[in-house]
Amino acid sequence: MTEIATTARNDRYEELLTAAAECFQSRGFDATSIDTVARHLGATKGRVYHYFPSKMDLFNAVRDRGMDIVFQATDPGYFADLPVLDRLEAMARGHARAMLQHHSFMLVLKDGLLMRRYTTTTDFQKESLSQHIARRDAYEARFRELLAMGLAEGSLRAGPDPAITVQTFMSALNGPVAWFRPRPGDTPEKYDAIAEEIVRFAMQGLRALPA
Amino acid sequence: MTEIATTARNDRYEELLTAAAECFQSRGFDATSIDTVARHLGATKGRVYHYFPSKMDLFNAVRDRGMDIVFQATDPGYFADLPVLDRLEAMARGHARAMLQHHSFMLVLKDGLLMRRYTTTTDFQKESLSQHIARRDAYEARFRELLAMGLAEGSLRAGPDPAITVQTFMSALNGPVAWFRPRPGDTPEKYDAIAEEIVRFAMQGLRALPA
DNA sequence: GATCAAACATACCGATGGGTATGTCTGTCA
DNA sequence: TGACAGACATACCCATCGGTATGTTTGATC
Repeated sequence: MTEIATTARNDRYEELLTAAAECFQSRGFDATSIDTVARHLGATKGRVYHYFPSKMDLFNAVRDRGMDIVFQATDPGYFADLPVLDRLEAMARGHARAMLQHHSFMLVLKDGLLMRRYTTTTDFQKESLSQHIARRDAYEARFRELLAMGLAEGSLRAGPDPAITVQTFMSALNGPVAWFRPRPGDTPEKYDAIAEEIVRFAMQGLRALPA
Repeated sequence: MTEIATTARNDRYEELLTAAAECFQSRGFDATSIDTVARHLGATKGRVYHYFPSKMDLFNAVRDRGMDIVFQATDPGYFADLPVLDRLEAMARGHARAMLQHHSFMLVLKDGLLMRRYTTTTDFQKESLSQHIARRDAYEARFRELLAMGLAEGSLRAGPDPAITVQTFMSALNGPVAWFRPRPGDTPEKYDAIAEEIVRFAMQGLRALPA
């Protein structure tokens, strides 16, 4: 997230970023042309290229912002001074809510990771991608870390390969990316209710049960 | 799946379908050109267009095949003469295994549903898409149906909106689409082990627990 | 062995879209 | 008030790609 000053310049930048997120989210990367994003703002290519040197850089900016959002949403839980199980649940809740509230960015974030670009990628782009993957790994490592602690103290359980358990856990949390569509009349309460059920499901799948 | 006779003609068709699945899976729809698919087989466009009238039809064929696969994988469980909970678990197991074994087709199946094509789509294509969505709905309805039965008899539980619970359940099952990559040395046993942990996690999230 | 169709390959067309080069307008500052 | 830079719009270039039109080879059939 970094610092976001509300200069005029920054407002324009944010406006472009949001518009790009919506376009990439609804049409996908390739099907979204620079003109598409520009028209979405009632502008032309000139405006986009004034703020971003290339389409790829624009996409990367959206993707990185998505990553900023999930980190910010889960930081409180991760750093909380609470039992492991409560920390993990707080992270899950933050993650799930972010999936709903920042749906466009989260969709771009998701297929930004799936993006195969071994073709037509400059060294600079590859660098950007590998940095992003590193952040993703660091993010997932937090969940793995808490699971390991839970396993050690016996409050949580996992399969023979805990990595698979974590992946499945996070897949459940990421679910809204695939099936959720925001509606005009949506309220924060509705989002919280959905997030709550997702968290409950995911946490129950992880909990150690008495035999 | 329909009937698959092993005529030479059919072999060529299957070969193309598999190659297309791999290309679409790794590069996405737009980034995959007809030439890409052809080169993947050491051929040229002529061969592709000899079997498929358009790129869209090729993609639809792959997507529909993916749907065939998941239906076939879960039919035994759905129609089994067993307690609801066992039927659901069998379906989950079949689904998870299909995700691993037919990974390319499953990936295409997934973003075939996400594909937004309100632009550049003929009426015929829209018809094909809506039919596909209908099949998807019918598929998900089976899971919803079994969950409802489980709720009625008290063996399963769900949130205030069971639809969300089912979506989260299926998101966990679909997880491998996002995080799994097949490796050359993979064995069926390895796939089964992964599937087993996914099934365990998902089923535990759904089970009614004694207070 | 001439015919013919299936099964491709090759050459080409036209549109789309990323990127650039250049123009234009507006506010600011000396 | 004139110079200048930021913030765009407009016009243009060219590579890519879906699709088509036209070869060419191969096997079966009479």
